[in-house]
Amino acid sequence: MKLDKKSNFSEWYNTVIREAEIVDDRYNVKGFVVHRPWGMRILKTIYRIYEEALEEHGHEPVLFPTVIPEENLRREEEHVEYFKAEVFWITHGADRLLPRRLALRPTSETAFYYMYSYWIRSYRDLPFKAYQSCSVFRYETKATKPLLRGREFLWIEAHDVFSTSEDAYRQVREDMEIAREVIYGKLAIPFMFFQRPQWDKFRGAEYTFAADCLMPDGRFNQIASTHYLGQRFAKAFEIKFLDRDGAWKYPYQTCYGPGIWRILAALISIHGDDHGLILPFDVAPIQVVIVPIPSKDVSYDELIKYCKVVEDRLRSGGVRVRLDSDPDVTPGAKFYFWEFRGVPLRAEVGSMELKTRSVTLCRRDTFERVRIELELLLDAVEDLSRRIFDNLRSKAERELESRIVEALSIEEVGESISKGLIVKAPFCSVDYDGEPCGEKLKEAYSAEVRGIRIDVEEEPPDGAKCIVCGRPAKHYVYIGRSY
RNA sequence: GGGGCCGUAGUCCAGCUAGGUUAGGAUACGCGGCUUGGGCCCGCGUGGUCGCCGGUUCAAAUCCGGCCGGCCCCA
Repeated sequence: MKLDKKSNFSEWYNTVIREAEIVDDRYNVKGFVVHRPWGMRILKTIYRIYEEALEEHGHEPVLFPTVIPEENLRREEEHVEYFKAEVFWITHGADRLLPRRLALRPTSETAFYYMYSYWIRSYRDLPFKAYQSCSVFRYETKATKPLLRGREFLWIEAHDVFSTSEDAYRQVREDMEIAREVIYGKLAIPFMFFQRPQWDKFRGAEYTFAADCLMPDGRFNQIASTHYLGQRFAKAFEIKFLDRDGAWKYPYQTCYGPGIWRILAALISIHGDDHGLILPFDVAPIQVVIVPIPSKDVSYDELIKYCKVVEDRLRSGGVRVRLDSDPDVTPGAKFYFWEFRGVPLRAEVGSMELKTRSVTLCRRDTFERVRIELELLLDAVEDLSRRIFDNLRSKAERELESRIVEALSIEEVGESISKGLIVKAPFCSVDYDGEPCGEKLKEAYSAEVRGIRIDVEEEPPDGAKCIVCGRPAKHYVYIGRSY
């Protein structure tokens, strides 16, 4: 199998997700895929890490119904205007037309907030922070892609309620921090956090903020977004609380959507190479695979016995380990198999290791081999797992940085975009008055204005002009193609 | 939303232009043997409603239409 991630990313991606048994997209409904065990175990781990982080930051788990009645969706005008074009409707029970049709949730604001109006009475109920892990449904008419754009996809949504606007904005900052802890801190995926242009915000929100990482073909992948909702939904759903001062008030809300599917897509695509997946230690379903190397100068039984000693040693140290003792498959075939699935460390055990009570460890990211005495194995595994993580993350960071270029004219934007780069450029406005300039970039280069960085301070120099209209530039924005 | 390409065994593909033997190969899978420090080799074997529905025809994987599904480019 020949794979070439650099020159043909799309083919690489399609091959890898199928051959590594992440998902099977042969299910016979467009845009719906089957999650296979190897992919599901990675997904569950990402979920677990993210859920733990949310709970540490004060969120409680809940689970809402998959269906939302039409009247809920219609409560917030801007929200329904946008989503009505991509809602799946349940219209029948058996062969009888339902008296009111039910939406398969495209997102759950209008389910949560219907209930929040019951639950929230007093300032003592606030802040109220809840999340659910679930799938949502959107009727995409074309161009579905596994883990990136589906008609059903997996995510987490958190819905928080506060008594003041300041608290709500503080939550937006916390959402960014949680993303950093999990996505950057555990999965080694570097990303940028933006305030989205007003014309590209979540419909029903006052402001939208989002994390974008960069895929190998130079396109942005939005892996999480968080929205400052202000009081719009509170007013639409009559969520009110009695404050200390005795007055009834509308609370301020935020919602947060880490896209677990898209995070997995990023994990696969950013770290993987022409041998397949490369998984960071924390999310690898198997962290160390032991491959016995049989030979004539050692009995197979004796070799396997020693492999089991190695296995026990690792397992008791908390390592997710697998001994691949199938006698009918050659070691070379096992090497390729587990490499493709991204297992970060391989322990090779043959007659040499048996004689010297040692293990040869091979890194998935660099293929470097090192021989370790059995007594030092656990320390070595821990050390190497950290090195692999650091290497993956710094490689990904260098890649991201090397792809950002500045442009001072619209022609330079087009040139860079076509080379798979993302562009930082002075821009007039991310408020509605900048939309025509955004439209021009989209028409000319199918590139989008992703917004202004809020994770770093950036200001264009005095006198800088918008690269599209020439008006004074208020911001640096980032421009690129996206999924 | 517009355009292009494609659908034959689990997978990749040949056959279709010019309709006519029992639809063929590689790989994978099963059994036996031999090997084993990077996808071993040899032998035997299993595996197909040719995406679906209809039409043309004495005869359709092959020609025609519709549908379903997939990929790519553009908006």
